[in-house]
Parts: sequence; structure tokens; C-alpha cells
Amino acid sequence: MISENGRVTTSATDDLWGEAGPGSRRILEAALTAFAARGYHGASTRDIAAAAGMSPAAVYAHHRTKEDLLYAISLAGHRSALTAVERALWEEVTPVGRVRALVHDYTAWHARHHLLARVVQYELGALAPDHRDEILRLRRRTEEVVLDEIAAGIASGAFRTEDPDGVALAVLSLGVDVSRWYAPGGQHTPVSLGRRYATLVLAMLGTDHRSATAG
Amino acid sequence: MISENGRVTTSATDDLWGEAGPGSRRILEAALTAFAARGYHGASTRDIAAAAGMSPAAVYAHHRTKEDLLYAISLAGHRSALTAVERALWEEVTPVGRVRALVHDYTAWHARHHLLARVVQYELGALAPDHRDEILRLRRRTEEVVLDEIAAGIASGAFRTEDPDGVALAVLSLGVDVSRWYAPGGQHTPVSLGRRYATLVLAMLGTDHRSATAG
DNA sequence: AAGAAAACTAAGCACTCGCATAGTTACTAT
DNA sequence: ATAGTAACTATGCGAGTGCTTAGTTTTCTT
Repeated sequence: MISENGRVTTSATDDLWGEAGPGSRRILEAALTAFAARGYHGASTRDIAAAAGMSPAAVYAHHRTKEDLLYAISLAGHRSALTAVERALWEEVTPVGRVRALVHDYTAWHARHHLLARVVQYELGALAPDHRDEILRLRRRTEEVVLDEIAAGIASGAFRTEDPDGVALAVLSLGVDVSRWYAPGGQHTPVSLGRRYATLVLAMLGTDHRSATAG
Repeated sequence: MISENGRVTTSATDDLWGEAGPGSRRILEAALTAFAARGYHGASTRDIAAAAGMSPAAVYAHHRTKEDLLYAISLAGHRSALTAVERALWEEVTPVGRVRALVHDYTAWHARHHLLARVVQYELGALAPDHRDEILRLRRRTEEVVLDEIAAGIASGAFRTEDPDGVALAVLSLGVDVSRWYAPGGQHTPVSLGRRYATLVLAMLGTDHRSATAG
């Protein structure tokens, strides 16, 4: 599909849960909904089981602990976000085009998957220490992609900011925070938000108005 | 005191907890720490009481319910943030100066009070519906201050953005998200972060480089 | 059709939760 | 000194928590 801003977006049906069976999948989706709505500690395994249409004990046939549910969701979410960010760069060659695509898709991902993103971004503290460390490594890779693209644009002379780290921080921060407030059915869509934030970020980077709108 | 960017900042000892007595105060501070560290649902009243050096039952001599603790903290936090934002505008007259001060102080507030901010921003969903509504009214006033200042700058010709709502959204979002990741002792300080974000926002607003650095 | 494996349920254990009750101590006003 | 009040503690109730065990049903393999 080709979106209104001319970017080619691949199908949204990338498989979040990997090789998980249908029972396991229903539980993960119920857990995702429950964690997003009431937080990890606020959601009970009985809530999750009921939402999946199962008895409380059935959850433990598929997942060893409640924390394992959160870990599986966090892992899937971070992998999906990292993939989205890497895929954004596939067909872009100019610094402006690459950063625009990066910001657009990172922002849109957080809107499109806002429940998943909320769990992934705000329930990290409930993970076991070693699980959290593994997730944080994945996250750092995403952060490095953003930093590298901004640095490349500066090196090529396309951007003229004096604070590349600050812009990278802002890009990540704006994207993450979308998952806090975004609700479908409001005035924003993932694509409209992606376009707006991409334009704002290009302004932060000191691109002139022509190159910023022409991509 | 006068900070390195020339802004006058009033003393940081504004009284968060109002007329609360010393016992009540110790409980509120313990609750704030516990809620920030483990979330509202993850923190028990026994945790809070122990951190305040009291028996579990003593908490209820000062606060009717656990939710009341969260409500009191949320109210104090939102009032403090709104005050900070209004105070930022007191001595500024130019559009660039006002927006710079606004972004600077809103950002710095979230860094300086990052534990409070975290509870205030991320535990809203745990409030009782009527309490949440009251808090959201306070929050909307803060949002309107930001929107109004940007609109005023556009009307006066000082800014030339095509997306004032997007910039306002970004200002609030960047500020709020600081409380998610900020930790004292790192490479950032409230003031350094405030200055960086203020500069980025002025770039979003299309101010030229001279007026953006000269204020 | 027969046996194995997977996917479930009913019941409940050991524990923690928010909160209440009854009683004790510390302080203040007169 | 005495009475009244505010600030506490010890104890525990009823509900809900994550998770286990034992047993049943369904599905797959051959």
C-alpha cells in the first residue's frame, strides 16, 4: 500500500507472537489488554484467564509465570518496534528522506500498537532483572539507529543542528509518549501523527523549508 | 538565584503538601516514593507505612484510603506543575522569551520533580473517576497555557510554523516524557535539559537562529 | 481403533492485600 | 492535676493474589 505521504508501507500483519499456538496467543492478547488497561500489578491472572475464555490454571499450561507473560509481550513489542525502524530505512537514500521515514514510522508504530507500546514502555520495571536487561539491549539498538541517521545527515551537510543528541532524544521521546495518550477514533491517525512529527523533527535539524517538504 | 541561561528562578522550596501535618507529610512522601518505584498497584500500604516508620494502621489516621493518597499526590503535583508554568511567564514579554521560558521551566519541572511527575503522569488511571476528572481539568489548564503562547507568537509574526497544535503537543509530550527516563546524577540536569528542549522547540516554531539564541 | 500427548477444569494452598476495631500512649488546654 | 484529643500500635477479618495438584476431556499419531 502507498500512503498519502508517498511512503510504501508493508502489510501490518507481521506476526507478533511468533510460533505460539492459538491458546497461547489468546492468553498473550488477553494479558496485553489487561496490562495496558490496569498495569502489570493491577491485572490478575484470573482477569487474563477470563478474558481468554479459560480457567485460571489453563494460563500456566502455556506460560510458566505471570512475569513470563510480560516478558514475552515486551520481547515481541521491542522486536516489532526495532523491525519497523529498520524497515523504514530500506528504500530511502537521502538524509532527509531517511530521517523523515524513521520518525514517521517510529511515531506511527507507537500509535498503531499503542496498547502494546504502553506495556512495553511503562511496565519495564515489573520485569525480572535479567529479562529487563535483555529488553534494554534491544531498546538500545533502536536508539542507535536514530542517533546514527542524525549523525550521518550532519556529516553529509544536510542538517545543521548543534545538538544532535538532543534531537535524537526528542525523536525517541516524542514517539514513546504517543503510546501514553493516543486513542484511536480521535483526531489523530498513526499516519497523520507520523507526518506531523517528521516535519517537526526536520525543523529541529535545521533543514530549510524546501527540502523539508519535498523530501 | 540566576541560572546560566539568565532566567531568574525562585526558591525550590515551594510547599507541595500544603497544610498537612508532619505525620501526614511523612506518609505522603513515603507513598510518593513507593508509587514512583513500583506503581500504585505494586505498592502496598504496608510498604508505605514501613517507609514512613509507622504501623500500617497509622496511615489511616491521616488518609481515608490508599486511593486518597494517590489523589492528594496527584493534586499537589498538578498544582505545582501549573504554578511552574504560569510563573515562567511572569517576567517575559517577547514571544520567543515567553515560549523559551515556558518550555524550559516545564521541562525542568519534570526533571526536578521526576518521581512526583512519574506518579502524576502515569498513575492517573488508578484514580477514582471523579478524582481523575478533577485532575484532568487542572491538566487542561496547563495545556491551554502552552497553546495560547504559541498562538500569540504566531499572531504577532514571531513564529512561522504551519502546525501550532503539533508543536504544542510536542512541547507537552517532551516535558512529560522526561519523567519516564530522567535520573539525577546522569549527564543531564533540569536546567541543561530545559535549555536544549527550549532551543529545539524554537526551531520547530521557525524562529531564525539569531532570535532563538538571543531570546 | 488404541495409545500418547496436549489442553484444559475444579479445587484449593499459602500468602498478601486494603482496611477496621479495640486499646494504648503522648500531648494540650484548662 | 484532670480531662479531652490526636497519634499511634497490635491484631485480625474477608477478599483476592499467584500458582499447584489431581483429574478430565480433546486432539493427534499411527
